Formats: sequence, structure tokens, C-alpha cells
Amino acid sequence: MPKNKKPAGGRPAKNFEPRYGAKTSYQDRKRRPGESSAGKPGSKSAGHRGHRAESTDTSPKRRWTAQEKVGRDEARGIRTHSRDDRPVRSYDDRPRRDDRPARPFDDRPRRDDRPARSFDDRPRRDDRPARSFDDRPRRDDRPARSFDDRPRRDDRPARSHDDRPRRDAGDRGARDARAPRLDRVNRDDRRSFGDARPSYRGDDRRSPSSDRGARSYDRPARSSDDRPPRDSTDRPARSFDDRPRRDSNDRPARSYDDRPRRDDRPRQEGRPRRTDAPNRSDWNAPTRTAAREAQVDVVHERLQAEAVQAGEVENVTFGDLGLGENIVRTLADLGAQHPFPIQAATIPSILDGKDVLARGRTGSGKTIAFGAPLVESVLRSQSGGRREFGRAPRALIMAPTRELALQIDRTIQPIARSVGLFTTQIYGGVPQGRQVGALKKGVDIIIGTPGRIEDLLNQGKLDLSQIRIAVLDEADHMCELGFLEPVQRILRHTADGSQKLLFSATLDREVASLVDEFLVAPAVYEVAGEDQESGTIEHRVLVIDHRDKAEILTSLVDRDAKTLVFARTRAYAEMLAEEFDDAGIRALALHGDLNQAKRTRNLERLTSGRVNVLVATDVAARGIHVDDIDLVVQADPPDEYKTYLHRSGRTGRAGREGTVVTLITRQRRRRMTEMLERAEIDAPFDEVRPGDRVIEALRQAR
DNA sequence: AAAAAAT
Repeated sequence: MPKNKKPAGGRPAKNFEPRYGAKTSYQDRKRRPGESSAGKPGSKSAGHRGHRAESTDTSPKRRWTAQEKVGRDEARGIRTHSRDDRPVRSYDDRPRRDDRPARPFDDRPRRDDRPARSFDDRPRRDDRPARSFDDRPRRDDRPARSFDDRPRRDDRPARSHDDRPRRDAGDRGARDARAPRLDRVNRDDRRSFGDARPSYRGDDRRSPSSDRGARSYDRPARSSDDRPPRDSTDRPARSFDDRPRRDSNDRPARSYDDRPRRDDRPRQEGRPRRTDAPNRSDWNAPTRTAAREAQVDVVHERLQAEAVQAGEVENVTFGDLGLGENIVRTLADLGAQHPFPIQAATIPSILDGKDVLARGRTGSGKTIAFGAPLVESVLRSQSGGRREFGRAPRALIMAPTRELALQIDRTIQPIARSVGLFTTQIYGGVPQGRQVGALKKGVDIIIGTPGRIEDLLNQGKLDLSQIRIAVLDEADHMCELGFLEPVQRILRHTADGSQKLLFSATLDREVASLVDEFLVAPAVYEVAGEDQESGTIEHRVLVIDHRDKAEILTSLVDRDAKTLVFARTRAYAEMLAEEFDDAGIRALALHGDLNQAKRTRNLERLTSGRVNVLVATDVAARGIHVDDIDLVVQADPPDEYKTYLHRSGRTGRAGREGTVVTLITRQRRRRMTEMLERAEIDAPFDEVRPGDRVIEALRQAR
């Protein structure tokens, strides 16, 4: 095991014990040994007192696009905080580039609070050359690893601030590319979210019928709590599995168990679930096969949805869908010239005030599908008291990870700004001062994660009583254990009758608990023909010997294009990043043991191309969009098919091609096969040893 | 196991 390969100075991988000192980040530690920050140029001079000489040089930039501005804004936010609120925090993490305070958008309230000083002022930080990156020529951005003797680094000197630019460009490009695919929506039938019920037993999906039973959901809330006990029994459901199989227990976890309903609500029984949905047979599939393996992973009943025919939305424009001019223009700036199918389907309904459930595969444009109409609705609803100081927010968007919340804001903020509305991010890991300050001044849309939102809510610093539209991105995930309850508590604080929108690439009946309590007659949409086969991702499974794992991973990752590696634990993600680094392949990690600034920065480095390899835990599995990832490597196979779908969805976005490679050992073959069945993915399995041709073929960028 | 608040 490569773990100890580090030379003397290096500490063995095990050392990194994350948590204690949250602030101590792995990198910080590493850095110490060799290079003292002292040596680094940037740190001091420029660093102190807001000296931003360096940054200046970066300025020669071209004008910022809306997205870039937002990006800086958010980055600034993080840094800012650090300074203000917690002066000391190790925050160190150097502010990435954004440092460029770009003041342009001062519009935003927040910044004023902190006058100019740049974060450089931040005291300590010695270790890190601080701010560096960006501007500074300084070499390694990742000082960290330095002592490792690793040679590499130099290679990338080149980087320059390029980073941000590209992304937009890319985005756009991407979108344009796919644009063609969409076009008219064909909403034929709208099926109801339908009955939950029994379905679990796969067979009974009987009556297709009428679709709309519509709302079954209206039923007053059945709170989840109520029905506790029974489930087990009642849910004979999975019985079909008769296979008691092992893991039976594992699944308990799944929240769905908690999901009450189902039996209790007899009514539904009759509910027609239409099985014959056009094109896609089920939302998530393979119920029958699933049954067999339901051990770890459960395939929930599919939702009845109105299928949007991708090919038919041709000629439809965002304007036709009901969005105003400024918004349409901003969307175009963001690269969205024409609506994608999922967008064409949901926008009218959302503007219509309906509760909406939507499933669109990864990279299909869900953020704009709910974001644009949300902004339009808020705008229409506030015609009068706009910009009132201290106004309470009218729309809320929640996501499962901070990075995703940040990314969503990056897309929505420009849209909101274009019509004079303000957004603010409310997520943990950063001082709350700035967030609270923004709320005090008054914002219209808040985007964040459950923890901090609930925290501010309980502190009385966040008033959700005026929330008229609440969105749950990755809704099914938000219904899992650990997320469901906070989410429910938060939603209960929103205005009565507020509109609810649930989106996810794997939306299924797991969201029933929320639907039952919060949605009324929801419209359900999905895009016809969006099955895995129609995708642009190639899936491969490499069956290897455990002892060859590190070597094979290293060779897979040793390539020029962007590669995202998933590991099951934070420690392993960290270890892999170090191993790659030691092998001369620049790599960064992304997981919950890193402080938020580092998380944000490391992800940004992949996005900007400063680093090509990012090793992450499932924190990066859902929603994160990085343009050019053409290879996703699962160092550890996921336990659930949904996780597989989301992880692999980090590539092949917007119609591009991508490859997903999953490493497993022989004994995992069967489980892997079963999981792929649930995911409805066909992937060849190859027994591989280091140096095999297959590996070489896979690392070739596509 | 991970994520999500912070202390």
C-alpha cells in the first residue's frame, strides 16, 4: 500500500485525522514541513493589509459575464467572512482568485460591510502563501504537497488565471450544442403523482389507466410520523423479494421505510398508475428485477408523469413559455438560448402556480427549469414593495450540499438581478454574519442547505413566512434520513399554500412523505425517452485484485483531461489524492473534512482546469456541474443505484460524451450486476490487471 | 459512510 510511501518528512497518510481542528486541514499540515510560508513570496508582502498589488495584475481581464460576477461574489463572500467574523479562523484558504474584489457589483449589499480590506489581512495564515493562487506566479498552488518532493507542479505553471473564463464559455458551448435537442413539449397526459401504494410489489402495477387520479396527494398530510410501526409489516412490499437476503437490514435505513403511507391510504388503491407511460416505462425502473436485490438499495415506485417529448419543443422560446424579456436575455447570456425539454415542460406550470415534481436526467437543465420561472413568479408577485428594506424572502431553494447551493445561486443570481431581485446563500461552514446581514437588508430569494437555514430560522434571523415558492433540488435525496426532518420543519415555516417544486434526476416515490404533506395536486413531468441507453455515457466495470487498486487508479487518472474520482470515505478520498500527487499527478480532494473554503477552492480548481483530478466523496455526487469531465472513476462502487446514476452524471452533461469506470473486486461482481440492473445500465465487466490495454484505452480522453 | 449547524 502506497500509503506510506511518503518520504521521511511526510507523514503517513493515516495521520490526517481530520476532524480535530477542523481548521487544520490536511494541506495546512503538509505544508509545514518544508516550506514555511515565510518563503513564499506572496504571503507576506502582498498579503498584508490588503495589499492587493498582485491582484491587480490580473485585472487586465475582459469584462465579466454575469456568471463570473456571481462567482466572484460568492467567493468574496467566503473570504469576507473570514475576515470579519472570524478573524482568525484558519480560513486561510486562500481566497481564490476572486480576490479580485471586483467591486463591480456592488450592488449587492453585503459587501459594504466590509470595507475594502481584502482578506489578505488575514493574520495568520502563514502557512499558506496565502492568496496566492491566483495572481501570483508562485508556483505551486498547492504548496501543500510540496514536501513530497513531487516534481510535478511545475508543469502547470501555466495556469493563469484562466480559470474562470473558460467555464462560461464552456457552458455556453455546451448548451448550445444540446439546444437542438429540445423543442416542443408534448404534454399529453398528466398523470398524477400517483398512488403510491403497494406497488411495491412489482406486479401489481395494474391499472394504467386514467392517469390523473390526480392528486391523490392532496390528502392532508399524513404526517409521516403517524404511521410508524406498521411499515414493516405492511410494506410487505418488498416482499417480493422474498429473498430475505442479507441485507435486509441494511435497507432499513432508507428512509422510505418511514414513509408512512402506503397502506394506510387505502384510497389510493385504486389509483391508476399508468404503466404505459410513453417511452419510459418507469421512473426508476426495474421494479421487478429490483425486487430481487432489494437488499441495499431500493427502487421506489415510479411516479406517474407526463412525458415531455424532446423532439417536439422545437421552435419554442423561453419567451413563449411565459418568461419576461430580461430573464430571457439573461438566460441567453448564460448559454441557454432555447429551452430544453424539461424546461419547456415545467416553466409554464410553475408560472401557473402549480406544485411540480420533475425528473430530468443529470445535466438536462433542471436548475433553469425551476430557477427561471421562480424568478419570474417572484417578480410578478412583488410588483409593489420591491426592494423594501428588510423585506422577508419570497422564495426558497434548498439543496443537499453547499457546493450545489452555491452553484444554483451562480445560475439564478444573474437571472434575479436582471429583474432587480436579490438572492443570498444560506449555508453552513462559513460565518453567518454576512448571511444575516443580507437578510436584514432584504433579499427576495434564498438558496441554501437545510442546516444553516434551520439554524437561522431558530435564531429568529430568518423569516420564512413570506416564502411563496419553495424548491427542493435533489428532492429524493432530501427525503432521506437525516435530511427529511429538517426539511419538513423548514417547509412548515413557509407561507400557507406556498408553491412547492421538487426536482431530481432520480425522483421517485421516496418523496411521497413530502408530497403528502406539502404538495397539492402536483403536476409531474419527465422527459420521454430519457433512459440510460439514450445517454451519452459509456459505462465500464473493471474487476480487479485489491492489491492492484492503487496502481490501476493511478494509471487511469494519469491523463490530460478532467477526471473525477469517487471514494466512499473522506479518509480514502484524501489518501487517494495524496497518492496521485505522489505519483506526479496533481490531484485535490473534496469531502466534508475540509473546511468550506478549501472545498470551494478545490472544486473551483477542477472547474478552472488548474487541476485535472479531483477525488471526492459523494458530496460531489449530485448536481455539481463541471464542464469537461469526460471520465468518472469510482474507486469504490456505490451502494445504491441512485448514487451510481448521480455520480456518473457528473460526466456526459448536456449531451456530451463521457465514460464511467467502476472498480470492483471479484466478490463484488454480483452486487454490482444487480445494482446496474436497477440503474438500467449496461456495462461490460473486464478483469483487469495493471498495465492492461483496457486501462490504456480508458485513459484516452474521448 | 456521507451530508447538513455549531460549539
